[in-house]
Amino acid sequence: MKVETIKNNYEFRRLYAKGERAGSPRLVIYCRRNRLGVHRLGITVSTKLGKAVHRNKIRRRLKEIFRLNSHRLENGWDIVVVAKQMSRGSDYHELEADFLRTCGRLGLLIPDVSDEGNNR
RNA sequence: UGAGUAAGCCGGACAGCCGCGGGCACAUGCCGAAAGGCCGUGCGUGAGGAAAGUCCGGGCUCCACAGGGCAAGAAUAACGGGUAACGCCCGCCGAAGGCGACUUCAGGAAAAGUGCAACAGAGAUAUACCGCCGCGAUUUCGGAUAUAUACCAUGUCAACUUUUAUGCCCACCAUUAACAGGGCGCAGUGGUUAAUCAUAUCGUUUUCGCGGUAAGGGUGGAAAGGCAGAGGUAAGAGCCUGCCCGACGGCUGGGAACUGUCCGUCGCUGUAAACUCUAUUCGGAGCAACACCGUGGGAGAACAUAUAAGCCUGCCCGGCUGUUCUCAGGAGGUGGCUUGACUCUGCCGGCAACGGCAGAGCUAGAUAGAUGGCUGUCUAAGACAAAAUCCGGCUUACAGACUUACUCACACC
RNA sequence: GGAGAAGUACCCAAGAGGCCGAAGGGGCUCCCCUGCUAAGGGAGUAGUGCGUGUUGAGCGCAGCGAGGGUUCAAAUCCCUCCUUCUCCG
Repeated sequence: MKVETIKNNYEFRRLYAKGERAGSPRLVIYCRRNRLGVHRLGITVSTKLGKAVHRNKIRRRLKEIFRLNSHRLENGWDIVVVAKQMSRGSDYHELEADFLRTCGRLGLLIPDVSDEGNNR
């Protein structure tokens, strides 16, 4: 399935202002319930993290993580992932672990599936 | 073998699974009157040598002028060629660097004119402060020479005489005369100058003036071509001679810049990345350009007007709310948008950059922005780095791998 | 993506080829004033990196975002980079 993305700047601003927030060494995640029945993803990678090649790589890894793990998330949320300086040198697995831990702190994971994931 | 120089090329590959953008084909399903859209399946395709910086040149679009010239402003700068064009490229010349292969150079004009050159230094675009030399004055000399003087020696006889010089003093003798000693002095001759004085000449020295000179002078980035000369001069000086360097003109060679064991003339500070002059080129802005569709709202015109209803507002006046057309347009969308000064192969021309001909091919086109994840193999996969209107260059960043040609050193044959 | 502007001390900044060995203001340090503080007055602050030298001063080189170039000489002129800021739908 296709990943719905957040495109407009005012939607990002609304999430930063009113959304729930949780952080990790590599990521900060903002989330807010929407009425569309699907989840939407927004990714922010600032210029401080590197030049265009490295920023694109981080953005694509985060998008892939979201795509592969979206079945474990509850529906109907807007999620914005902000990459921090630490995520520059980290690979896919480190980012995925951070993402799942942070989503768990926000209560976004479906409990059964997340338990399965932890046991794995 | 080692150390280099130049040019070129690559800059991960392969296999499996999941996933993304564009294209083509298909048809089950859903929406729609249709065009078509959504979802799906299959095939094929999908970032760079710099995509970067935005430093130049063009295509394209709009605005201005719709013809030419001048001025202003900007850019470029040996010469010849290439190119659509360029500040790019090739060849070649000159200069600098390197043993060499080779590299680097904004490399026109300073003798058209203007400006600037701090400090230092005698003096900075032409000088005369010191110095050297000549002339005039002044001054020093325990410098020289000559004369006079001084001193010493000799001599002081004779003759001559209008110049005191057979003169003066002392002693002796003696008051007549003769003989005869010493000293001083004069003239002449010879010598000395240790001390002193004068004059003249020469030298030397102090100061001043007039003139000559550009050899020398702790400066400076630069001091008026450089070196040598028992050439020359009062002292000097390219003033002269020989050699060297440079500029200009002629001649030779070359298509030209330029060149040379040639000839002649000359010896000019540097700076134009200061103004300037000469030659050549340039209208401005940029795909967030621009064109089209266009919601809500806005402006204008026409029609409708029931004196209907509602609202501002309780009443009067006034305004708004309707329909159609036009205008400008900012949400959003479509085009611009990828077939092009294109790529590959072969032949021909050219030293080369490049050009010509023939054949074959189509190779990203997104719009918050598509290339990611996992596993395995290749010994190892680690650099710089992501198209956004498109081309030609330049500049900057870059782990490593490879090819070709050439240079130097050493060893061997 | 495109078009521009600016970088000088801790901060704001002047300086537009030579006397710059860097003006001025704020801030900071010390002193005076006051019973104490504030305000005010005075002095200092490119003393920062290296070298040399030292009781202390001093002297030389580098240094105006970085690196090259032109010039006898560069904060200033030219080129290339870096950083920051502004504007364009």
